Amino acid sequence: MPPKRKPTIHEVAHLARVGIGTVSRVLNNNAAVRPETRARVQAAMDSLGYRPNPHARRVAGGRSYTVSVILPFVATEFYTRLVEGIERVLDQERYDIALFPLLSRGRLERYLESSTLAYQTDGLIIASYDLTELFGGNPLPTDRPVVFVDAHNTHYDSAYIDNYLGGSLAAAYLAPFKGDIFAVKLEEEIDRAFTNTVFAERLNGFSHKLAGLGRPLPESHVFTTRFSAEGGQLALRQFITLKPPPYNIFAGADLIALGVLEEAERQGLQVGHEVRILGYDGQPWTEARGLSTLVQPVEEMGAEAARMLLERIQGYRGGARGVRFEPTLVERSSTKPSRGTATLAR
Amino acid sequence: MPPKRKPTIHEVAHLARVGIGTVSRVLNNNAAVRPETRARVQAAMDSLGYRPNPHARRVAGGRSYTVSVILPFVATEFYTRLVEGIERVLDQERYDIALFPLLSRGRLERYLESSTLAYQTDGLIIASYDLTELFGGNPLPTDRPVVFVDAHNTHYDSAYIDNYLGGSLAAAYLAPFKGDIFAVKLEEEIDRAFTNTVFAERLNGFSHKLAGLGRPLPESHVFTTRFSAEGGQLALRQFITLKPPPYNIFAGADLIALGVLEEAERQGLQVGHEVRILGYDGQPWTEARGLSTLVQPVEEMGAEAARMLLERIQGYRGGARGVRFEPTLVERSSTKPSRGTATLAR
DNA sequence: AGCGGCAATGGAAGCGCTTTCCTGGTTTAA
DNA sequence: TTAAACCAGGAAAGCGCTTCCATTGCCGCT
Repeated sequence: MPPKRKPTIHEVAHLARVGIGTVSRVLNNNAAVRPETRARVQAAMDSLGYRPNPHARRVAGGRSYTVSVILPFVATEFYTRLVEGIERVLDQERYDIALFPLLSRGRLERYLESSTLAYQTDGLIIASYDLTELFGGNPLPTDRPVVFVDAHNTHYDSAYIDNYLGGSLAAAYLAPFKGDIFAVKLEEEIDRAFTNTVFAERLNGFSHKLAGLGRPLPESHVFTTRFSAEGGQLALRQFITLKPPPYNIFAGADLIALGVLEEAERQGLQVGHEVRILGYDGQPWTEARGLSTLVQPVEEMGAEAARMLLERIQGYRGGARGVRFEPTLVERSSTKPSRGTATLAR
Repeated sequence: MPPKRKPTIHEVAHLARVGIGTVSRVLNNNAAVRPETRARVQAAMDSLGYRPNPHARRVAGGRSYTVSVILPFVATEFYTRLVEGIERVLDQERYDIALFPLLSRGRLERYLESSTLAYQTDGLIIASYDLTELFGGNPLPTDRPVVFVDAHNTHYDSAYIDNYLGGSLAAAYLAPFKGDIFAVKLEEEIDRAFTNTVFAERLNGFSHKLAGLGRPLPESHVFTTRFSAEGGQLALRQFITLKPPPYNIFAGADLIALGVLEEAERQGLQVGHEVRILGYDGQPWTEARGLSTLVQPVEEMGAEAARMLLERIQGYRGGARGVRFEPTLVERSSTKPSRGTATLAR
């Protein structure tokens, strides 16, 4: 049995009784091809098991059909979802993704100069980094289009979630409850070489809104800690030394909220009554845990970033665009008496 | 300023006053080119800042110039070094690496069927996996050449380190000391979906050699635990309940040895006298800690695997080859009185 | 001197695509 | 009815390389 060569565009064209140009047009699904012809070509491809050779495509097209995504690290729920959103859009245009978990600062500079950029990148998506932080506010040393995601930026297109708004929503939601209001503040340095202002903004929105509602958040009601469940435990222990129940706690992140939740249970406090806990991030496990949280449209944000980048790659030249996404508050049993749950259980 | 196109092979050829064929030959540094000509071409490339377009190369050459490396995970000293060794060899032939941290079993099957394999892989290097485990002993469902590394295999080429020998070396080294001999045994399941026999073989070598020396290792002197520094601590605590000092301990891995070491210090036992500890792996930090260990030629092993794979890719058809590497015992203060150190300190 | 052989090199063909150009047929407008 | 406009799709010209084949000059041998 001969090793059976991969079918090429020519075989497809022949089988479908069209020219190779038409096959190519079908592949790039943009040009005008009569639906009937398109179907015939599609059928031919399927029956041959045809897969276009990406390298040939890159040579002929003069571009890489690859975009680079620069992010702090990958192994988190947030970045996984973000990349999925990006992928969804890019796949449609048959673009590839090259992932660059930055981990350390110097890496970016080296990368931008490397030959990878020269042949592997039609555009960049940069996640969660501030331009100021990256290059002291100067434009990036690249001629490729750039889109920021999970960070607002005035020089480049950006897609971001309004964390300040999220904080306000949280404030407006918690304010009416009786009992004092507390918050957990997170250190900005998540990882060496990666500081982030996300948490600070959430808290800003929270305390400003609270002040606007006539219930300013006292310094003493804010507990500062690292990003870990343990931090939440410590926070709750601190709060109970200050006041008797009930407590209304804005945790700023689901992981922190989880710590608060666990500690509350350990302390024998009734969650939903004596302690109300509001997380942030909309992690998948929050549902099972009954944790109220702010859900973020992360995939959508990624998809939008990818869309904007594709437009830039295809030649769009307008000024910097910013697309804002809004978080949504999801109310669960951690902020309301378990009556709701009981009803569900029927 | 026009966007300055990338120089191509033609510009280089023109500048060097040679044909494009010659430039290509220089790039692939295998064909016969007169040294003088080669130098002229090199100079031309440098002055133009020429970088060959990898995609064009792949199309013209009809291969991907990429090999896939399949491994359990990457973020360890061992795999980092292994990949470095592979890279070193592959770079010379201007091959790329595609890394596939497997993490879960099903992933391999999906990957082997995906279109990535079709266009991104001239060959596979599989690290630390047993074929039996992967596909029930059946040959892999791929027509690409395959080389195993850090695992012996009879169907395919393989490069591996002789762990049994390492264990014997350890035994031969520890046997003459006075005091009983102990060992730590590691669970084989490091990670779900990834069992490994490395530790078992080290211990086999150790106990067989010991028996051969007339000092069999009693069951009770072997402590079984997980792969973590804590495991070492537990082991030592166990041993001191059995016998008075001195102890001669084969930890089986540096991380375990570290735990033993720390616990020994905490217990006030004199390391090098009352407790002798021998690690395994040759981690970089062992030197600073004065930990005796078995150093493994990991890069060399990776390089050899890459070399064998390249030969296969270039058409070599012989039977499965196995290249064995040997660990080396490095003696440091953890297994000998600190006299040596004192001397060094002078 | 004449020849085969070989080392070094130029250049054309071709890899599998994209893209441009152009044709022939069809529609629209006058 | 005719010209202008338009559309689908075929053919051909590349994209930047590798590879093969042909050519050249040079050597040693008879």
